[in-house]
Amino acid sequence: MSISEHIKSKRKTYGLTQTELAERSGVGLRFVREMEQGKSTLRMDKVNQVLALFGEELGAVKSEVL
Amino acid sequence: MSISEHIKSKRKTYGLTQTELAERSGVGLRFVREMEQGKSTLRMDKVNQVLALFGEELGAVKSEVL
DNA sequence: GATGAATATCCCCGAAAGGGTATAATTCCA
DNA sequence: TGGAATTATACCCTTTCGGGGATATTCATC
Repeated sequence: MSISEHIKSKRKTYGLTQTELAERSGVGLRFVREMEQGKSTLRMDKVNQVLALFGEELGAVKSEVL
Repeated sequence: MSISEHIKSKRKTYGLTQTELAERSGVGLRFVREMEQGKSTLRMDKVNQVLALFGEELGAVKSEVL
């Protein structure tokens, strides 16, 4: 699962809207949207701010081989 | 292990210099340096370009609890 | 279909990332 | 201990990320 899908899924699990997620993580609403839409040029610190809400962070994982 | 440490470690394992790693991954030399020094505001796509050399990519992982 | 909430798309702009290059500082062998 | 290779720091410049706000568009519920 991609990061964008993962975050979207986590957000729904916690019953949050994009606006709420943005507020709680301290990033902009537009950022949350671009992130969930799979933008690849996001800044790591911002993504980490969001992931921190779920007790997670960015790390290196083995590439998915389809 | 942080991403910066991880990449530095991987690079050494493969016997590459920062310059070689930059050339092979298609990012700038300065980027490689900032990355290995733990800069937190890096762009995900660039980091992924480097990780791809090692068959890895960025993903969400549980936060390290010290 | 109507109403309202949630999400997506577009604009402008300041701040900063990343590239290149040049120059220190460091490391590492011979 | 000297010198080459590697790594770190500093500067300028272009690109673009990310914020905010305004405007669609989609979605759910009645």
